[in-house]
Amino acid sequence: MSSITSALGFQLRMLDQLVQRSFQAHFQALEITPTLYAILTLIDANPLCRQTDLSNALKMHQPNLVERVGVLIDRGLIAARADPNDRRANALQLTFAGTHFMDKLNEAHDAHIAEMKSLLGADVYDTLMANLAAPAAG
Amino acid sequence: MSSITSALGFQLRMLDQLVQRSFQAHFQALEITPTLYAILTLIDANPLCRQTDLSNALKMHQPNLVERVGVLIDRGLIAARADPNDRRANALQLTFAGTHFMDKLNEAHDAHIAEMKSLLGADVYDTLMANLAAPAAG
DNA sequence: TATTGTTATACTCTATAACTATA
DNA sequence: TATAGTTATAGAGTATAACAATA
Repeated sequence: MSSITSALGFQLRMLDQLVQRSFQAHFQALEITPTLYAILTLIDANPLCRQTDLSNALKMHQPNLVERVGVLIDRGLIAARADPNDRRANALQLTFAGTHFMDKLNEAHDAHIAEMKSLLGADVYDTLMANLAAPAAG
Repeated sequence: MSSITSALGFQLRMLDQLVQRSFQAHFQALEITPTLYAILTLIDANPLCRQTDLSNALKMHQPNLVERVGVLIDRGLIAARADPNDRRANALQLTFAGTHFMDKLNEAHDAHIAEMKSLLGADVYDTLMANLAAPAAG
């Protein structure tokens, strides 16, 4: 049976599954998915950001983001308070527990990236990162 | 707001969305999704193949494939008959209508690939295909 | 009038267990 | 006993409409 080697979309999803399996292996003990990690990382780098900022950066729809942010609030990793300049907005920041949790997340992320470089080869990994960055930005 | 440029998985999904939007633009008039196109292409290249062969090649779970194959049978594009050598198996082949339909699909696919090369640049497209092939195969 | 966040909802993809009929 | 196909179902991820509070 011949394969679908000519299909870019198919290849992308195959590699994405490889990445996701590695991510899950390194983060499942922390009960963190790629989306939750991305949200926490962005809040860490952008304290008091709004949910609209997050949905733009992650290209997620607001209703889906609301649910994920709710999970992180329920787990005590982030807190929301009304932005004094715009009372419609939730200003988000890490809690103390969330800040400490980031250390474990960053360790897990380093191990995940190391595994990806090992699986793909560092040269392939770097080439992919360089060539994916431009189209993903546009 | 900083972005998640360092996350391979995020970049892969952004590009995958770009590919899927282009695919949909070229195939929506034919009411064909990437998975349906892949199934038809594989049956065309491998007449009388079994559903197990397809599920392996597409890395799809059998129950999900059954539903997609059913759609193509209902639309009269493929036909299933019991394999005389193994009556458990469905031998799949294109119908006459399906064979003619492949011409339209291949035209749409050519246009889709041309658009992707235009969007990404032919050099980036070729580099991605070359570097995605190895990990996706493993 | 437009925007932030929210609720409810629906559609697709992916995943697993259990069944049937054949081998 | 193992395999091919099927049924039912559950879980993610993604999508849109409509609403309340605020700008």
